[in-house]
Amino acid sequence: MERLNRTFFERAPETVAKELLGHILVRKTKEGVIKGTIIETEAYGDINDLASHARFGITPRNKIMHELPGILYVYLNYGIFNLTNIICEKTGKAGAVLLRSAEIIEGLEIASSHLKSSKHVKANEFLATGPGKLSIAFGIDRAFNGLDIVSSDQISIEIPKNTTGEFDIIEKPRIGIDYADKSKDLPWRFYIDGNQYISKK
DNA sequence: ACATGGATTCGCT
DNA sequence: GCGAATCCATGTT
Repeated sequence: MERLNRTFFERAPETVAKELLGHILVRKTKEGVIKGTIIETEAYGDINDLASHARFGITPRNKIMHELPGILYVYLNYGIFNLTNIICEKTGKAGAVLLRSAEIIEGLEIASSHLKSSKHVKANEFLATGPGKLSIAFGIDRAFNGLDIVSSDQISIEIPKNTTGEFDIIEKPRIGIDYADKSKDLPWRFYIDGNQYISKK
């Protein structure tokens, strides 16, 4: 399979978020390879997006959102979960895509063992459904912050060989950002229509 | 130095 | 539908 390159991520987050659907997240661990089809994403913008960490301008935490497109932004949410994002836009302009849900298609047992050793999630058949669970299932923590998904040998995104997999894309407001005032209704959550691995209805 | 609250998930009411 | 778990980035004093 061919992996996504820098150019893919060097665009607006809402474009990247939409186009990532159906691509394959590949994670190489010591135990083996985990692969999953990306089912759901959200886009986060720059200082003008009141739901984005970039809304405060450049701070120590969100500095990375202004850096190289294709690197990972992983942060701790609610003191409990690591959330996985990929940086978008040209260097200097903030933007990121949150990976919210995936359907695991390879390495089910490894992903399952990750969930079982985690205190706050249930290890059911929906291993990577929801951004917190996705990060656990794929073994992504804050040590991955700044890692380059374009060149890393631990993690990559690949273009599926079978391009016959057509699907409809649903665009909806983002989850869990009611505080975001005028930005909260932006249709920047994207998911594959009818797919059962959606984080929320 | 302190107070606030969150890009979640699960279990109980 | 609601609240707890749990911690650190950010804004305020």
